[in-house]
Amino acid sequence: MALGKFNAKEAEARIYADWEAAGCFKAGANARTDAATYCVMIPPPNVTGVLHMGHAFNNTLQDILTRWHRMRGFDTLWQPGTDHAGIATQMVVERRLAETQQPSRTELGREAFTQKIWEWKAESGGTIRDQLKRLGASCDWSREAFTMSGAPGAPEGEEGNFHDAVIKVFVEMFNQGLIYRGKRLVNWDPHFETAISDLEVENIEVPGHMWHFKYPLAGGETYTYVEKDEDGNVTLEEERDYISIATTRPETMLGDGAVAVNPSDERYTALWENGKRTLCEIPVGPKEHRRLIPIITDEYPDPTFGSGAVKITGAHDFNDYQVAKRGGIPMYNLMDSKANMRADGKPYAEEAAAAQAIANGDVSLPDESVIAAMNLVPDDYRGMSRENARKVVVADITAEGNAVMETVTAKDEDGNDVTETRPYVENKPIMQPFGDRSRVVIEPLLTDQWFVDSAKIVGPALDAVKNGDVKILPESGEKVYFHWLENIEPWCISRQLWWGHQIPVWYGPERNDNGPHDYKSPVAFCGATFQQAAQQAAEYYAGSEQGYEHTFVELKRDEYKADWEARRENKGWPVTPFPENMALDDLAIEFAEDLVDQNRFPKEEAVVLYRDPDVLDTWFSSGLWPIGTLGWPEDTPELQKYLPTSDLITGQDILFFWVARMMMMQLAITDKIPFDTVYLHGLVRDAKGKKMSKSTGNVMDPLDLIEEYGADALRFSSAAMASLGGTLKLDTQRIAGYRNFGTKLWNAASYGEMRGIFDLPHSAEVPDTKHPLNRWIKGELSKTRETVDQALTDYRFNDAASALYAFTWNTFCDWYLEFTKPIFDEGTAEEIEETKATYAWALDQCLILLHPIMPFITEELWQQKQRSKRLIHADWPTYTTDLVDAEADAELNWVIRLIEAIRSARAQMHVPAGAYVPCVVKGFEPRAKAAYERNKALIHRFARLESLTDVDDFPKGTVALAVSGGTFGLPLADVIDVGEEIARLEKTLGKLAKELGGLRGRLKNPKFAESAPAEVVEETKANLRLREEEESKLQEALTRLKEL
RNA sequence: GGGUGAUUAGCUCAGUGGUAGAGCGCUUCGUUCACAUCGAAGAUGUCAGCAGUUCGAAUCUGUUAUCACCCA
Repeated sequence: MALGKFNAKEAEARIYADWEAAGCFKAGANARTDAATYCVMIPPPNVTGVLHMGHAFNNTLQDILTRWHRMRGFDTLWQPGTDHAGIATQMVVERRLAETQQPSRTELGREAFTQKIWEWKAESGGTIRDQLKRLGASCDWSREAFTMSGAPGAPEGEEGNFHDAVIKVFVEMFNQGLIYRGKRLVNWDPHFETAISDLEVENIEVPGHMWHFKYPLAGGETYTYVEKDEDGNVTLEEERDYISIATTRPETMLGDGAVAVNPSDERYTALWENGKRTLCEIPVGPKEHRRLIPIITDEYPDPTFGSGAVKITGAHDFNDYQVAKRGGIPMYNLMDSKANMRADGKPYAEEAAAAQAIANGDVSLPDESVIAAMNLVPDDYRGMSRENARKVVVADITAEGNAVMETVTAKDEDGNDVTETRPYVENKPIMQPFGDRSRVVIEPLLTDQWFVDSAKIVGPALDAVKNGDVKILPESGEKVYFHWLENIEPWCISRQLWWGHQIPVWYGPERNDNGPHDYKSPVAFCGATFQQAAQQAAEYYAGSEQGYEHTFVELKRDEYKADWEARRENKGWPVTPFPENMALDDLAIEFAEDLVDQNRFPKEEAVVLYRDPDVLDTWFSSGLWPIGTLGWPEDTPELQKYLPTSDLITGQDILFFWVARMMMMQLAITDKIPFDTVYLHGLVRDAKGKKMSKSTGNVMDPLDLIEEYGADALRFSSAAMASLGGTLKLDTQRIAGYRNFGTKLWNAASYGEMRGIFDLPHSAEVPDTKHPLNRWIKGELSKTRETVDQALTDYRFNDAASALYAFTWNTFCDWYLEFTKPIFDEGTAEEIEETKATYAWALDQCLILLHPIMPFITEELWQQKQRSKRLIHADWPTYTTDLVDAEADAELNWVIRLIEAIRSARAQMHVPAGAYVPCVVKGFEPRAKAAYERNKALIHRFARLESLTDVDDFPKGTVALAVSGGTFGLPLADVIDVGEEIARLEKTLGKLAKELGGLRGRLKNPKFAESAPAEVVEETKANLRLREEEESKLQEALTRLKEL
């Protein structure tokens, strides 16, 4: 019976199903008693995700390590799961609602919408899991986790407690003062209308413009403006009544709070020295309400850049924000959540007057919330998009003559010089921030957000890596890690989304002991549940009662809205629509009054609390992945057993997003490191090194590749590419090569099957061997086993892959398999038995050692024979290079070298491939002769020798071979082309001479003998002797040839 | 601007002090029973440039150039 062909598609599905049904992936499967544990946490893919090459690569490495440990008897857990991916998922489901003409998110309301997402997850959330299975990932699927499991509204089957963990951590961090809320400048995504973190912003260089405008000085004041060159010579001196500023964002001028210059910039000293306070005019908006702003000094402006003067718009630029904070400059917010120019607030005239009073110093700087409420967008501009506002602002300023002009000379149609004066606008590339999900331009916006005070928890995360408790590979990753953590910024964790863990904070009115509490100044109460928050609230208000007890009522917007009309009808009030856009604090007031109207509580007793509508950044929950998936906050056996986890395999692109945050959060919460080792790999690119992207059309779909080449080939490619710190360029030709490798292995088994090895009973024992060939292959295997184990220990997947590839193909198939042919064909019964047993064993070893990388084809071959265990649970071998038999090793290597030399000479002499030729030897050394006698059959067969004869002198026209153990030659007088052979020998001699020169030169240098280690000197000497011997043989042959 | 890395055969990449390798591609030859998804033989390199350390440098140091990625 022949093995037939390997049908990857059919076999992979069948084998995977069998492994899974038999529970082969379960935590602890195949563990020895008292085994050490080994645990890998999958980097949870987005629940919306589909498998891309990065996943395929990343999960292959995890699977290799997992399978390797499992076979070695470790108590192994590969923990799978998915991430709820707030923005991405909300986006997907919203789009789907639109596509299927269903009510939109806002029409559905929060609760109904999140139900839709859960429904969506039930339907399509398993896509990536099924794709990982196709890859062969041996995760314990029975433990599949989800970062939103157990959240309110989670359906049946999603009852995990990840949500509890997230909420508990928030509450604890809040109580420890590690989380705070504040009005800060954040990256605002106008498409999703949510804040995002620094890391979710991509800065991309795009073509932009730099406009130059004049800000006229107040009251027509003037100063002498002087420009000098490098040598201090005056190049320009003029009297100016304005200060010139440059900007890429003219529309934000409306919110300017000041103009800043560097104190070292002598051009402007006159404007501020001796305590002088100069005001200048923002040259835009209705002329009668022009705002005047102060000229201040700050280190931020660069005197060598442009005019050296910078407008300060604290609410719309991160640098300006810092300057404004330092200088007490008001920050005026100009835009709404869609990044359109604000249309709320009082008429411009009033707002501008109020702002002017602040700039003049007539009033002290008001509270930030008062400033935030002011709308300094002129009435004409209100409601415009930021892009339109920019155009209008530029046009208005230019029309009024406040643009800096330049004079250019150009040729007109007739070739005459025409001089033209036009606004000075530089075209230059600018870095613009884009949302990594929405792809729209991110707007810095002043909003109230929650932050993790990262700086407070960064210490232990830094220490753990510094003191080696956690290792990051490659080492360069540690440097990057340190650099980021040492310059850590607060982490904005609130998102204005609905899909996610809602922040466990409820707001109530500010306590007032002399009247009604103040809903317009909300106070935060943090607790895992409303009851706990209410408990906090009770303590806060305690003592403020005037003889009565507070009752806390939660305002739930959706319910209140649903109730709204009926409520008003019942009361006989006019039925007005629910105020959709009313802020929650105002709604709370409304609700509180409603409660009183319903006579549910006396007015003073009811305190309305409402929950913060925001959800947490997805990475806040993924930061808890290791403990959350193991059952924390409950003290589970899995936590005890598997924490800290062993290896974290992930892309270097999420070192900050995820790895650093897991370190910070877990150390802050549990004081324990999340994992021992982090293995970082790069992005998978195409064959030319380009990022794979849909727009360039170079995306390779791993599922297509699996379809075409099989999962094993794709996996082997991944392993072979995975050098530490290496680049990952994926070439389909290479995958095809590893597919061929699988076929090669299959055929080697097929050969064995033909020779009857599958009829032998299974044995894991290293066979006893007498024959040098069999002794030799045992030694070669032991070397490979050691190399593979060392390589995997060092996370050098490519070394493991290439060692296995070379052994299987070049040693096992090319030589061992070939050499067994003469034995099987004409050996003694004893030799045949021994060789069958050795072949069977050696093939098994190939299957075992290759299994972590190529699980499917190896399992399929393994099961061709009756076995007590599946290959996935086979025992990983432990034999060592003690199996190397020096004599057999030397003998086989000599045989191989002899065959190679003869083949090479034959090919170059154009001896027909099929022809058998005679061979002669002079001075045949006894050891070599004995080796020859023992291996005569195979030497003759593979070198195609007709005979080997001892001679005293070579016949004329003999081609000399450079082999040790005697002087070998092929008497080929009749076929030899003398000229060609002379050329061949001279070329070889030329190479030798070069090598000899190097060797002699080194040995002649006395310092070499002095400084180099003895073994290196010995090696060099031995090498020289060998080369000299070779040279003399060839030289002699050459002389004789020339005599012809 | 700051950081991290890269530059080795035609291509894609290994190679962290002892004189350079793999796969693919290329050339020549080969259908006798493991395999044409194959076999045999072969060609191909100032290891980016310069300077240094060393008996010895692709490898360590400095520097220049070019490229990539990350952060501003």
